[in-house]
Amino acid sequence: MSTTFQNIRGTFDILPDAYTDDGGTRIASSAEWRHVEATVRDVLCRYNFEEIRTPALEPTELVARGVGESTDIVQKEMFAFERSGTQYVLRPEITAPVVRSFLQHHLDQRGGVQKLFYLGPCFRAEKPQKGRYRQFHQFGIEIMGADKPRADAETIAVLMAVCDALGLTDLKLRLNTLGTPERRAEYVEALQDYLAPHADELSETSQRRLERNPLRILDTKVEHEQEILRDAPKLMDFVGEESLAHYDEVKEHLDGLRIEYEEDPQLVRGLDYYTETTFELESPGLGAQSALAGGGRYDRLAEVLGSDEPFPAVGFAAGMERLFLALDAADVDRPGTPTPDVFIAALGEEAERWVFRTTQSLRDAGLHVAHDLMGRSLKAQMKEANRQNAPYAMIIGSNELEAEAATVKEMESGEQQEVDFDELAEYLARRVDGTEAG
RNA sequence: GUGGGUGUAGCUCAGUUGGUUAGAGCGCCAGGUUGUGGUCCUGGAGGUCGCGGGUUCAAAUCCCGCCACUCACCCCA
Repeated sequence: MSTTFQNIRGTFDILPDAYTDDGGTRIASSAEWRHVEATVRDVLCRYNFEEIRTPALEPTELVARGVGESTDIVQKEMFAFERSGTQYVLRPEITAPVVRSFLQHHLDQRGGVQKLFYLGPCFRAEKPQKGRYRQFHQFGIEIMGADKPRADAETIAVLMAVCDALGLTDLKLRLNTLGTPERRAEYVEALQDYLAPHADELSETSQRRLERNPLRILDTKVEHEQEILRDAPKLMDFVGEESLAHYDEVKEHLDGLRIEYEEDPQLVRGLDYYTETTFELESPGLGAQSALAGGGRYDRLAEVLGSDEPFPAVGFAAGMERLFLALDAADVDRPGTPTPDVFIAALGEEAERWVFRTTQSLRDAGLHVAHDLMGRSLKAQMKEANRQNAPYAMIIGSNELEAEAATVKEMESGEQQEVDFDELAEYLARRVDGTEAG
């Protein structure tokens, strides 16, 4: 259409106003993003989590090891490149980076359990579609150093609390346990043995997974594969007693908090690092991308990343874009762009200079002030004040300069009055406070 | 990687069996008001009709190719 540049495919601009992209998806305004981010931070802080910020760029090896060589993410979705002999990757998720940072900075030495949260962009080179982008935004938590089932339950509880604070209801929580890696390995072997005779009945991808990542076959949506799986060995039968006890206690805590969930033995998360408890939060009716968040326990990740000692850990990651989809579907009210308290219109060069200085001092006094920078007509400036939804407009011309009193107009009623220059800040502050009470 | 859909103004879209100068609404700018917004009236700016080729006296419209965007499968947040 035009010859100017366009944003990279699979990314999107967040503008002052919400808009609809070419696929009909509503892209929320920057004010809505700020509101959601603020709500997320607020709830997480109330649950006593502390923020951690790590770079978008990480060593490729960290992601390969942390997320797992067999995963789709590492196999085909990394934005990775080499520069001067160093292998870089734009992080596809933030758990491995957080654990890296935790180990690098010996955060365990701060004492006790570390409850961390993050919020930021991630990158995956997938084919974009509704609710799925190449640059997307995740927030999440990691509880480092706690192996008690209460940590699992708190992870889920804080996730639900964030959704609740945002106004999301009708969510579905699915829960499962994967047991220990050792027992899981036994199970994988049994599953392979069971499936091997059926290999030629399986789809191409499932055949490939049979070798590399057999657990993922459990997710299949192919009907005859599901039939084959019906008589397959069950993961639950391989999960050890300790794991089952842990799982039971997690459920007990959730019951105690009145958090509803649905057990789903088929729930196998796509990332290699999960052990024991796993869960996924869904917003039904969102279509293809209904998963808002996923998480679970990953007690072995620290060691996979080179730690000499184990750090039991549990956390979740949630997708901001998915959250917005759910908010749209639920028609939840969100704030609009902040509007100026007052628009100051100037008539003539002398007034412009006075307005420019006064704007500054009113802003110093804490007011949100707008003014004209184009030298436009009074009519145009009033129109601008109206467009910006300023509750008050102030008019400064030669009359006002001479009288040393401003004409202040209340936009809604259209009423005007004169206010002495030295009382302006106080007058406006008082009026604005009154209107903002609601 | 595999399928489907869509490309006309800033936005939403119309454009007849191909027909000469490509339109509407909204938005934007200006005037009606030599110092006053929202409503109303008038005017204006803004388009390589995604790109390239072909058919034709004539293409936004028909044909071919390409590109972009998008939805879905897979998988994930």
